Amino acid sequence: MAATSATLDTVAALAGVSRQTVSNALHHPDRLKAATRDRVLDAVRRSGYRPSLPARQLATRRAHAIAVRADPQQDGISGLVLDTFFHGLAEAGHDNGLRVVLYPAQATQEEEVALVDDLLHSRAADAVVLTATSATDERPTYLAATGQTFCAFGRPWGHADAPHDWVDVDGAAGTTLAVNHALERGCRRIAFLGWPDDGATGADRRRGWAEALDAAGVPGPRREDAAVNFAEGAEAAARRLLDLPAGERPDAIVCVSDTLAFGAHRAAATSPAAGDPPLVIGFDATPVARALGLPSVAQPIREAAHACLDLLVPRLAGEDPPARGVLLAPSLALPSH
Amino acid sequence: MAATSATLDTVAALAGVSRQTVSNALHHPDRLKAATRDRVLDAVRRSGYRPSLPARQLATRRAHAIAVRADPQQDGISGLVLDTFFHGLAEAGHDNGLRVVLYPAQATQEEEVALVDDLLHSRAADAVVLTATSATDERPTYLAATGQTFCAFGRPWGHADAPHDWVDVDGAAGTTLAVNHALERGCRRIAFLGWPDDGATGADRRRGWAEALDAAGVPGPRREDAAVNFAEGAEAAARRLLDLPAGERPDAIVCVSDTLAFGAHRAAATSPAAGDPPLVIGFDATPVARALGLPSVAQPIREAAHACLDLLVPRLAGEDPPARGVLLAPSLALPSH
DNA sequence: TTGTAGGCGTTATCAT
DNA sequence: ATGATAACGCCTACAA
Repeated sequence: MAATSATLDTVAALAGVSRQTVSNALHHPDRLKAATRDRVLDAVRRSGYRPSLPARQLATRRAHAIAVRADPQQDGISGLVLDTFFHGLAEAGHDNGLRVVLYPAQATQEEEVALVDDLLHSRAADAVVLTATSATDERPTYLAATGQTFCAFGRPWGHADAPHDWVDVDGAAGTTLAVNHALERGCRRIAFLGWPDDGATGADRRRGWAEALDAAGVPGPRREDAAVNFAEGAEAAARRLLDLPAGERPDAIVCVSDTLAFGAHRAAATSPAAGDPPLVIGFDATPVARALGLPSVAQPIREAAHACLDLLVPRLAGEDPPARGVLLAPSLALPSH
Repeated sequence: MAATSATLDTVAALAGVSRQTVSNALHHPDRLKAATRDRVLDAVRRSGYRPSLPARQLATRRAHAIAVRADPQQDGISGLVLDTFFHGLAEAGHDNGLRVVLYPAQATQEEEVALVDDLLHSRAADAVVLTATSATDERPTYLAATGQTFCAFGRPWGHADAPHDWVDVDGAAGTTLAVNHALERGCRRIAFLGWPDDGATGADRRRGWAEALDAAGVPGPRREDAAVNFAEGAEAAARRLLDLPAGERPDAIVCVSDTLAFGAHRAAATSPAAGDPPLVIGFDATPVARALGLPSVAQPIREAAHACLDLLVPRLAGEDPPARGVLLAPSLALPSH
């Protein structure tokens, strides 16, 4: 009801106690006589008192917030569904008394590192969550070197020397799921459609495909091709696979992304079918895969966000988290009909 | 270089001035003699000084932050692409010295309103950006009633009595674009596939379709059907339209969402074609429409985010923004090939 | 069990 | 052109 917001002093005056008693009533109720506590809490209610976050931050020297980058990416057909990750962070953060602040992606890594540095040093945030880390990423190196608190969504691929907290999804396990699904459906010639560059993520997913075939003891030549994340290129690459002689023509194509799966799906639909059309399996379970009715490997994004906080919360409390890194298992999203 | 972060006092000692002079050097450079100012600024550099955000917040009684809701929505096939909106807010916010804090969506509107209330009163944020407002939305009413600063992405459909700042995209203009595109492509029987409930957004988009046909003076009966945002239902509804007698069969279907467009696309592909397949046009320019090669109305999400800040920034400065509401024009995203 | 004192780092006001 | 002083609202000692 107060036009100007109530402070500890307001409440103290209202309850006829000192402001420290009010503070105790809120944070250490057991230290007060029940009668006083109730009287104080009642005054809190009536005054509409809300603790001032800035004041608390100043006194505790903690922002009680974590920062995460807002990516300008438009290409929702592939890659992280950041919406979900953001919500997971906000949710898990809220449960732990941490707010989530967004910072805009910068043009260069140097600028981004400078911005993060600023957020941390100005105590706008206590820690950072990095997304989409890669081997050529300088951000983890820098943050680790300067002793900042952070957690990466993505393994420290090329940085065994600078270990840090991380959360990732087991890509190889995902493609293994895909291969096993294809095998159960009776497929025998299971091809792989990957990315041309041998980045760590792509290599990991490819490995899951190869190992699953090894484990199943599937004979015959293994076919694979590659394309960048662009539907037309993927369609052409898939067509190369499908144009193989009848005995070698794949009856399933495991794809490294839904974008490639989309291209493969188009190729499969227009290829002169020798028998059943091949089974196309995507990666990321985006709306595109769902719309096309393709199976696709689903990453547990929400769980990843929660896992990040499971690492950061102890870290911020000065303790060591239970593990340095968390590897989450994906699942296979099957079409609904 | 300092292990413990530098404060105004640190810098002041280093430069041999008082801390107030340091503050002035940073915020009111004109009040200082050039020599002193340079000396101070140099000390700032050397000490690696970063202003403490909490301290500034406490002193200025402003959070220098805005809050926005993180939605758990999984259904990326339709609706806002929140990633883009978030990035736009973070970007525009950064340019205006405002951080963006995310709050998790709550189960009920009451809980959400309580949470927002908390953020604002605890000075974790100075204002809120509401997304996905509707006529049955109590959030604007409450926030306006309690005099909070906020901006809604979505018109105050049913709340002419409680005006507030808003930004929206002109849905009718979008479907008009779609109809005109169909006309240019030679279509004459342009149907509409909408939502069954007559919510304001859906009605607005339907109006654009009807008015464009009026303006063009297109003769003949107008066909329309409706379905909820679910591909199968949309497919059935589209099939009802396509099963009309040859002379009445639509040669174009303007859809209220990409989800419905997806269903219509499937229906068009499997319907016994009497001549060319109908032109299907979607709404929202999601990756699904792009993947299917459908034209789709694109909302200027990034611009909308910037527009929100154009309203909020003056409002937070105590001034009136140039306008109460901003209505942005969509564009038509054509398939790339 | 309760109250007092001091500090967190900044900005605003008013002297000098 | 500078500097001293007093908030801002909370928290953590330590006293009473």
